[in-house]
Amino acid sequence: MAPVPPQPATSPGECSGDRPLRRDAERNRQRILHAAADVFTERGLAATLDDVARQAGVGVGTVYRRFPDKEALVDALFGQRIGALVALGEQALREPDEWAALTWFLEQAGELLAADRGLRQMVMFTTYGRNRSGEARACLKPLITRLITRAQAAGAVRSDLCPTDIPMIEFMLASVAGYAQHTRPEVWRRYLALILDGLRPDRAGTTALPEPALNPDEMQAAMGTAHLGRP
Amino acid sequence: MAPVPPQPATSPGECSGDRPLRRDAERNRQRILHAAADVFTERGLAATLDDVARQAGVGVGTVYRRFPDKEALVDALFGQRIGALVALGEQALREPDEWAALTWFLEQAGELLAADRGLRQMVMFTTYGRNRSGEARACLKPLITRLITRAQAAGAVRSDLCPTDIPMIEFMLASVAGYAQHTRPEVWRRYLALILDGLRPDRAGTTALPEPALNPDEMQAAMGTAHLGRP
Amino acid sequence: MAPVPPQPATSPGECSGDRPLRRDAERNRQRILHAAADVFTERGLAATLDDVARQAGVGVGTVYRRFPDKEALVDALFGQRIGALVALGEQALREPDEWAALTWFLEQAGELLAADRGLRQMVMFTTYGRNRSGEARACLKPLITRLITRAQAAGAVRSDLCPTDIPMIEFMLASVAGYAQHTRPEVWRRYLALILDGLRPDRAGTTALPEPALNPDEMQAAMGTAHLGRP
Amino acid sequence: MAPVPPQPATSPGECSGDRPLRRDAERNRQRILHAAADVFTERGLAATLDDVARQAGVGVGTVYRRFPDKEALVDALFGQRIGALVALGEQALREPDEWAALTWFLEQAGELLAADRGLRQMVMFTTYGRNRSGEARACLKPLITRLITRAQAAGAVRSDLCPTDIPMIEFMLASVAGYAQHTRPEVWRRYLALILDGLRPDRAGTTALPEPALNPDEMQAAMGTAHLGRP
DNA sequence: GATGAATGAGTATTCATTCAT
DNA sequence: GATGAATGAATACTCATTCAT
Repeated sequence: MAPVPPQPATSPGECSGDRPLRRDAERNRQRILHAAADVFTERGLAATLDDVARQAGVGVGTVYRRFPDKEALVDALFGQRIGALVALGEQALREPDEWAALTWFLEQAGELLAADRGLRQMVMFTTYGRNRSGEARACLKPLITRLITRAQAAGAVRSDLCPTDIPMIEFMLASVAGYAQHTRPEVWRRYLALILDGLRPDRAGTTALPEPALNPDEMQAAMGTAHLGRP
Repeated sequence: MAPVPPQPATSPGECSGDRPLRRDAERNRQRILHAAADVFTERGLAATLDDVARQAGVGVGTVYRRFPDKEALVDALFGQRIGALVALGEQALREPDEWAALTWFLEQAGELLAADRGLRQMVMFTTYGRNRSGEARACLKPLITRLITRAQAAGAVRSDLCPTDIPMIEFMLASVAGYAQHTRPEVWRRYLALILDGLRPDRAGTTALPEPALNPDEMQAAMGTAHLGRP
Repeated sequence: MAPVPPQPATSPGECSGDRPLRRDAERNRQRILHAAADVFTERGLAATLDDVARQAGVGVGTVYRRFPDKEALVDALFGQRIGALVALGEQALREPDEWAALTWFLEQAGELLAADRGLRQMVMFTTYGRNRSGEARACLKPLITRLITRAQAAGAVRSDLCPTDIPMIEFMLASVAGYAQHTRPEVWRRYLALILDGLRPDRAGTTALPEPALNPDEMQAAMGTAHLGRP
Repeated sequence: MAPVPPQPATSPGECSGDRPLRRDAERNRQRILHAAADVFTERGLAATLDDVARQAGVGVGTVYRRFPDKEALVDALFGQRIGALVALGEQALREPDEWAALTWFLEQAGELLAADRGLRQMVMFTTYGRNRSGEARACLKPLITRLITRAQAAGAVRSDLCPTDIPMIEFMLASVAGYAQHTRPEVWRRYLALILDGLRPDRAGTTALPEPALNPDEMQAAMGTAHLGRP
């Protein structure tokens, strides 16, 4: 399967339609987004908006003109990354082997998370990230559902696996990746493998999952309430 | 197996022996620790030491007299909780069924984490928590090792599972628990079950783990470098 | 000899050239510097930056935007005053009588110190004042050297007097001026006169100085280590 | 001339008579005074009373029982040192050469100051030191007066030198000693020599001193108002 | 529109002094 | 009397956000 650029052409809304910004305004928007990606990747979400502005080569004021506040910027960034996941999902669905498709997707998403500290924090805490670009997520959900259903139909995956389990698994990998980022940045693959073994289709020794997965509404709610510390 | 109180006999120094504080000082120390547990559980580690002091009904100065800085307080709290885990581990080892012992331990530890947001943060980031009560941890490690070796000897667990995998699994559960704390606080059990299925002994469909587990030194190092965002 | 304004043309960088600040920023910078001069003159270096800000009629943040920390502000102030000394030194060199030139310079410098408690503290302690505007100092040194060499060549001053003796003498006068600031603010002139008598050229009754003067490196080092009390 | 121990048996008041403390209380008082001397010498007056107490091997409470507040402790210490000066003065008066007596005294006093950072601060600032042990000073004054009068009668010293000039000269030396304490701790001797040359009896080239010396009342007042920074 | 200057509430920490044990 | 625990006002510095230029 061909490699995929980390952030493919993910303009504001790929599914929906936003009225476009003036040419230069859009250029600034992108500069800020790139700068934010760099800065947050390196220093985490605690990085200052002044840092982002400096990296982008614009004034803070400009950042605030483009994004109402820090959370909005984080949201936008998150949306971009979800966009990348969407691309990944689409690519995965072109893989004929259903199990391989699923694992490839999980692995690619893991790599995305492992490489980006800011993204890990976005994914793991909702301090920042008010609405979390529900839009982009809306594009992603059906892809994941298809990935799973297909694999279940093929008997490649346990039948009680649900779509929302996928982001949850990514959360878990993100936590591992963050923890070992400076000591063994690849160790998250070990735990992905462990979890994949747990995803294998029902057989002797497979236990029924004691709790239902989050339904989409709960998932949405969880994303809006999880937070790290700041009130 | 009998239930266990969340924080069993966890006097100032778990394994070691400290010279006792004056009666009233010790009382205040406990008040502060309890207050910190409350406050951190509710608002996370970002809570102020002034908050802790207010909650404890003492002045900030008193907190600083007892704990040289915020990290030290967090450490002490963490030590307490590790103490609870030690007790859990000991109790687990009294269970004759090797698999049940391991799962029971993982579940209990998960409950501890699920109930305490501050603890989750302590476990997941090492920004705060300098040495992380190495002492108490030292008590815990052999217990976990025994739990695993025993289960492997009985053929109840995959043979490539390593001791450091256990805390890593807990990290993952903690991340899930945190994420869903307000929507479905128990959903972490679903992922524990999934992972447990992945821990089952080698059989058809079990994949070799692609990365070795952290060795104890790496684990130690990871604990010292993981962080959330503050520079 | 004509009187001299206390702080002559002392724009942001004395000898060097900094890119200019925005109009309003520069205005505020000056306000802060003036406020700092007032506050430090009155209450000494122990005054709070909040005090300075209040006096300047700006927020603390503004002070911190202009000067990275308290030391930097003190440095800037110190640089300004050294700038005044430079002007004094240049003026002194225009005086044909070599002895008069030297004494006039010492006296003017003494007046500067006598009038400004904050400056006395800056001069006497290096707790605050990291680099002490080495730049402006660098401008001052050759002037002092010339003043002395000239006077020595004319036989107006003892031949073992060294350039670093001049700041030391000022330190001593500053200590006197501070001590008597509220009772007899002019009494430092008495001790200047005493010292000047000691500077007179070699004659019967002049003793060889038992210790060499600090060389420039030692002077530099002394400025970096002298301190008042804070660790 | 024989050397002199730095702090000779200088119990609370040598001239006056205080009602004695209980034996053990007096012992504690001395322990505290010694500890304070050590601590202040090393870290300056900014040292904590807790530090002093720890060094003395007593609780802070005990320090406060013996000395109403930090200033009082500093005062007492200052009194002790003045006591040492008194001893020095008495010894100096036994020297038949009037000029040698004076210089020896100034040099000894300089050594005392050079060796003790805390003392320098006490002498140079009156932040701490409310009454400055007027008592012990009262003992010192006549000695200094005698030293000077004698030397003037012998024509060894300029006739306009006054008793209060002596402490002022010491202040100046203290400032130098403090400044160079880590780079050239002995350089103050250079400036003492310079000043001594200025003290030599009237001759060609001696200027009349432009300001009268402080009179004793002014001296007293200066001691009570000079201060460093804390309001 | 863009800029970056200004703002000020918020945080961890210290230390002289008081007071319960 | 001695001890050391408790107190809390004070201080330097940060950063998200607003607004004048």
